[in-house]
Amino acid sequence: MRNIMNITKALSDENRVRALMILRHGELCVCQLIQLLGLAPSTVSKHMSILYQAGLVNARKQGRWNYYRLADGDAPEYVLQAIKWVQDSAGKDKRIVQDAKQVKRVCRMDMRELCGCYERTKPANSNPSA
Amino acid sequence: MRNIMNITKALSDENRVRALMILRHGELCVCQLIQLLGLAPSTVSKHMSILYQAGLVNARKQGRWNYYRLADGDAPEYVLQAIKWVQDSAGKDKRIVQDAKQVKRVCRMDMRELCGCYERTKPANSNPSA
DNA sequence: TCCTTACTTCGCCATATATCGAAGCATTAT
DNA sequence: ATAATGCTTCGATATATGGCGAAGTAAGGA
Repeated sequence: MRNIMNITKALSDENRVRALMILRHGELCVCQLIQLLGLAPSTVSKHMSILYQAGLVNARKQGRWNYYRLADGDAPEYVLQAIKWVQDSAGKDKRIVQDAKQVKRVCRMDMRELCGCYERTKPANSNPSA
Repeated sequence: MRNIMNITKALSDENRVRALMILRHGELCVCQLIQLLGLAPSTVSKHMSILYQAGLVNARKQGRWNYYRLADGDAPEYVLQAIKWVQDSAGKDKRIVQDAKQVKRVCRMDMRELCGCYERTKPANSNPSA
């Protein structure tokens, strides 16, 4: 029951459903998902963590980047069926289709340009003028 | 999207999943669901309303009783698939199986016995001793 | 070594949700 | 007609959730 509820709770937020459908198009790193969802990094991170806990996505760390992708074929049947249901039910939704277009655009973008979402308020004065 | 989110939100509560699975065994009135779920009448009413809004159950009013049942075969495909997924995924869960046994017991109960859940704090003194 | 980068975790806030009891609304029983 | 019954709606409350920014962490680059 826990497993099933993890899935239904994960799918009960629209942005998480969007994220899941975005990942149909292939593996993406978090900064790409941030761009696509239009949410704060911390928010996206939380969402992906919830999808991961539910088993709906797999994660892979490579260097500085965390990549997420849809659960593979070796995931439990109820996970695969859940993904299939979302795909069949929401796949043609306006928002989802719109996201799909954006995925292609984002995948063409340079990583340096993409990850501007992490511009940090610098320590301001770690030695103002020596 | 709205339709899909209504379903995932409806299924994101464990008691609503229980209610849905309980209704596999046939049409039940609200007072029977109250017994089975062990929740306050108002709470059960709210849950059933949410399942109804999502299209997962149908409702029928007969006399004083409101009967709920699983959505029929003429419901949209995404609704039927959602129910099928819950059935396949949670059907063998301990809690769900336990509920299933209780359904049989409750169906054998007399309605008068059953609906004791509505014992009302009487107006107390609507003409104390005349 | 120290900074930058990509991401996560933490702390906070606003909103949403689950729950209950009281009150309201039909319908049936007396 | 009046009361009781089955259920829903309302109002209140406690908890859960989604969101953000700040701070923390781990890896790479200067």
